[in-house]
Amino acid sequence: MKMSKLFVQTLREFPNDAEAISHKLLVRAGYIKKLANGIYTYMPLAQRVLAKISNIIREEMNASGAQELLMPFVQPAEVWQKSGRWQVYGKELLRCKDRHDNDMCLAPTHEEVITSVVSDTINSYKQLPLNVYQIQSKFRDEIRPRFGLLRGREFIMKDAYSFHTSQEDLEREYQVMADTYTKIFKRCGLETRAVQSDSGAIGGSVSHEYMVLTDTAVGENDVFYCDSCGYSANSNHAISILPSEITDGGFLKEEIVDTPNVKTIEDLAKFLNINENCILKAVAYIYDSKPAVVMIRGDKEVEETKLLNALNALEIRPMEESEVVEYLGSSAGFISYRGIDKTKVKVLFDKTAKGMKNFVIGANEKDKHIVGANLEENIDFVDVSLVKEGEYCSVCKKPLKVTRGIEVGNIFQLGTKYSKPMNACYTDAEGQLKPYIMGCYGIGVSRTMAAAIEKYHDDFGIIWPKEIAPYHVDIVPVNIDDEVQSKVAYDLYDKLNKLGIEAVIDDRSDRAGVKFKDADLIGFPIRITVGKTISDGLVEFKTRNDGVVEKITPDEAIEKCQKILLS
RNA sequence: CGGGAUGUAGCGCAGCUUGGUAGCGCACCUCGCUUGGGACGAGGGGGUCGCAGGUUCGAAUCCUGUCAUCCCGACCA
Repeated sequence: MKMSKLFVQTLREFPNDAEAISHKLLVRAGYIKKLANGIYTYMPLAQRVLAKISNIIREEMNASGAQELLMPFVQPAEVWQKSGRWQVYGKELLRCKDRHDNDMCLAPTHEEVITSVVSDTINSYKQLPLNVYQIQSKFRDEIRPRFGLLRGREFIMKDAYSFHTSQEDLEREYQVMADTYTKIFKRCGLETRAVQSDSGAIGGSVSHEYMVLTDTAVGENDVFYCDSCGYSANSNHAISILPSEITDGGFLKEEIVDTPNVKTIEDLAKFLNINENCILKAVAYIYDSKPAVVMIRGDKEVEETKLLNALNALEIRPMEESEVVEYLGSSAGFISYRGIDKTKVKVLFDKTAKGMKNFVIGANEKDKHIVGANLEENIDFVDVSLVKEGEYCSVCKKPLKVTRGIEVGNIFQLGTKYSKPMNACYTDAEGQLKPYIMGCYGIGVSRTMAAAIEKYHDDFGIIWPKEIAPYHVDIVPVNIDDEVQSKVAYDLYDKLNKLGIEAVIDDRSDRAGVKFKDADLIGFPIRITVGKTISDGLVEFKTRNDGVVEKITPDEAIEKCQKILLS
């Protein structure tokens, strides 16, 4: 490719509306153009990167025995009504009507369609197991799209779905996919960690997310992990053992005390001269339009995804102050589980409340708390608390660590979540109709591209792993009008391309500085500069990742390209 | 959906307080000159000033409404 012909425009400045470094660099280096919020055009450079990631995915998925197909992006409401998700998916599902006034939607995922297709096609246990996948655009009308390709509304995803006759066979395939995913990301130049996670709107029981761990980036997920046994989990799923602490408030007698205007846990602890972990706080929520109160130790926070699951709810939000008065008959800051009508308000006790003694709770009355309280017997505890760094691994009891991660893939064991309601069945050896046991496996292709940039960049631009770089080599004749430089550069260009090495020649008449800046910004793994040293028969060979510069002959440069790119 | 900010040329911005022919830098086009880290000179093209009302002889500027974008929160791959 001649740089003069490449459909790209690099910008001298970062865009104003970007926050994440991958977003800034993708725009500035001319990879993407925004059309609307969370909706981007992938320019030729980006398309090449996406194609490389997709090809790696294809090779590995095919090698695992999966088959590629392609499903519709616009889907009728019918299949979504069958699975029950038309009602529960919410606003993230972009709905519209066709000319006949039929309800339609843009696909955010494809469980419904694939279940319907397989149900029509696979009738016998002899045809199972089956694993099919596609690489395609998805649309999710996110509340707040941001960070460019890290959280777009339209994005490219590889989604695979597997069908089985038994849980054991699903687990076997799940492991095959887990291994395949590790290989795929490794080939993309990305180290990932598989972490246990909540399965969210997709549903199912067991699931893992593949995280690119980034300490600096805007990755939105906290990942807790244990160096000792390898346990790792998303914060919405992590389980910990609390360090042993004294959670005895020391109040020997239960009594009501005046706590005028003491609303926060911090103030209350100071006021009573106790630690926050000797207070049992109440956090009020509205879930699916109903009230709930979570009792949790004062120094801990509620993890809302865990709570969502514990309540088996579709949505939750914190209670507003007026609702606290309405539902709990008390003012915020002084509520407790006592004195609440439990037939009307759901009350949950987090496991962090277990073992607390002679503690402090609200008195359900303004400016009053109860000290020296103790829990009644026979309380069921749930785990809805956010893990903190320094708590201990629930597997091996060593300290947990935390890091930030970008989720680039996930795998789910769905079971019969979709096949049952959709009545998607096969006939088993005994002639019985059985619902398929299903798994599903996603990779965010466009997000993987962004994640690679989050991981690999410097002040000058992108540093692509060679496996997914849009081109391998950028040949820069310092002065294209210089006959010798031009000839050597074009000669290199032809030879490299003949060897299957993807080369760009910067044939623009701009000054060298412009070409160097663009080369760094776009992120070619190798740059070969043909300049004044050509009088000695030498070119300059520079690798983007380590910045090492060597002066070698053009033939040596070709050899070196091969060596680097094949390694 | 709450809080904050911003909408002026492809990108980055000034002008608005105090209403009077819409500007600057980059990018783009032409000519000259230059060619190892985003040169220089001269000339040129491009904008219903987010949109809709209103006030006014006259609105980018003042008023009202509305839409969009970004940040924080809620929420989420």
